[in-house]
Amino acid sequence: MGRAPCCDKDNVKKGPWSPEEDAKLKAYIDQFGTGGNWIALPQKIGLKRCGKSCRLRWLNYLRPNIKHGGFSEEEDSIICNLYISIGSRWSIIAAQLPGRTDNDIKNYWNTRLKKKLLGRRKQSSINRLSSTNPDANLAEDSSSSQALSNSALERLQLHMQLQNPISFYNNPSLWPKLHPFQEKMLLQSLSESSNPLMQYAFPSPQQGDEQKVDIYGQLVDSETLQQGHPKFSNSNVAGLENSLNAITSSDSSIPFTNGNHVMDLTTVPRAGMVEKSDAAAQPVVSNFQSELENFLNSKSSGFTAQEDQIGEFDCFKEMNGSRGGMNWWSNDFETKSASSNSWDSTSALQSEGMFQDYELGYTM
DNA sequence: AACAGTTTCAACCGCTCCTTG
DNA sequence: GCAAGGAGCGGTTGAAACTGT
Repeated sequence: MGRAPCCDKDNVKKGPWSPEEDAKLKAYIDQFGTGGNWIALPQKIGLKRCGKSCRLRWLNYLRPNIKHGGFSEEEDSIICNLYISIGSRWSIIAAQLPGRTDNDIKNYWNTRLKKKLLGRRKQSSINRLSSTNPDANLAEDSSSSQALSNSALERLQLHMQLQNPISFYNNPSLWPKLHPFQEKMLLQSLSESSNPLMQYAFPSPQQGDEQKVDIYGQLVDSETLQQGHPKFSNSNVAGLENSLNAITSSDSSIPFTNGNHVMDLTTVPRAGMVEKSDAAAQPVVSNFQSELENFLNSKSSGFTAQEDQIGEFDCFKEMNGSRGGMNWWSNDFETKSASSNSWDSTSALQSEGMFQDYELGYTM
């Protein structure tokens, strides 16, 4: 038995809001506030809308000082940086960007920023696999491609770009043990990426004579890449790395900065969605390592579907479903990496954090 | 001009967590 | 401690706008 619906779904209007509805809602909230009860609000003002719909409309469009579109590069960096560190916690990310809503950022990430940073490689990977790879019938399975587009892998890819891109992409021994299909797809995805660093690390035969472009689509040559591409050595990216180190470091005193934007990581987590009752013992944000581990262990539906088709794989037998595989990966990489223990994205956020800003962002 | 394919984004859905009685 | 109901969240959908042919 499911829970009772929050409203009478037969008697509520759905779809786009009219200017009249907007005006009613705005006028009421401006005058009386939400009254702490969104469910009852539409009845009070004679709107045939679900309370949740009113709340969403107010938070995303009607409340004052909302910005739409026109994301700056600084905002891009913040979004990217936080996504790498904490994943799709859009409300937390939104709290760091005044005037932005979680919905807006989520849409912006999914439709633009992700493509801008990771390149449009998924479809080409699938196409190429299906035309050249004997395993194409399996690889092009939608569940497989969905598994590869998992946010954990996106974050891995972005993370490595910022941390130590050349050495990581150039050294397969540093990579995690992937399922053969996953590894194959990851390799092809990386080699086909429009990102110059990946192209440098994995020059594609088809692309060998092509000029390389940076993440902003500007031309860049190999020498520049070896010496350090300006885009990756300017203060903006330095700020990003600094931020990443801060957010992943156990030393929460390191300021979380991005350029001249300094984020407050010294406040207490907000009570509510993020801080659980036993928050002191649990990471507030997902642990990237465990997320990746879950992905690799493929309890997800995506890989289960493949297992139905092709059975169990030796690599997973070897891993024996234990944490060993990922421990090898994380520990080994940590010792080899010159940078911080960047896999643990939890500590800074857990102990202190950006959650006060988050709270402020949602305080009306 | 017409059509198809792609992208964008507002809105909805269903879930989890919190609060309250 | 438990259950009910509300708030808030992330994922997804689908219509509109845009772009390419």
